Amino acid sequence: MADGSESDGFEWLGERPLAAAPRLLGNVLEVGARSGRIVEVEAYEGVDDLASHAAGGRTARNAAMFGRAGLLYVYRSYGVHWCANIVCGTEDRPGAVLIRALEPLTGLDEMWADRPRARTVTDLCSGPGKLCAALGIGGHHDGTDLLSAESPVRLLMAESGGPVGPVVRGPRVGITKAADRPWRFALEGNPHVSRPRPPWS
DNA sequence: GACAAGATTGACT
DNA sequence: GTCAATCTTGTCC
Repeated sequence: MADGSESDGFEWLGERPLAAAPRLLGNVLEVGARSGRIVEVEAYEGVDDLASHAAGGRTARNAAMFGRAGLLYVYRSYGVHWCANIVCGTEDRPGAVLIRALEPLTGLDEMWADRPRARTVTDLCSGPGKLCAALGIGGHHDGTDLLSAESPVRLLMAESGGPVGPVVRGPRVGITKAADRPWRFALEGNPHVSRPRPPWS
């Protein structure tokens, strides 16, 4: 990306995760023929955020989080599910934005094939583990450059250039440390958002 | 080498 | 609404 041709429009990924998170809403994540619009995210800062994987310093697992903005950080949750993050910030100040929910756009048939238990379209990608399964994202994608046209996983700019409609904010989900920080963002009223659903205070 | 914790999900009551 | 499944990573001895 030295020429900047692939990152045009995503320069703000170099900002703090808290600033970049709401701007990711509405943009598109693409894996092969499958793609989905990002409708829910959570921001995780670096060493200052106890809930962040980067809080304990750099390890083999979270190395991608300490890379440059625009990389994909994938980790396994509860030994069962994969969760996908988009690395934000700078290498001096690591951080990432967890993708919690997508609105399926293309490749629905392949998503259903990988998530046979999903009952409805809104159940396909309404959770971090679900969307990784639906898109086929796994540990082998850790460290992938989302802004390169060559990558198997790509982040695409929405036609609108960002979120359409109001964005709602609430506390993060499923964590025990720093759980009070309202760093979860979602598109208001979108049926693909994971539980617990808005309205949030 | 052993142990505890975890950014979840799905099945069951 | 409640609870078990599952396994990798990091920490401690």
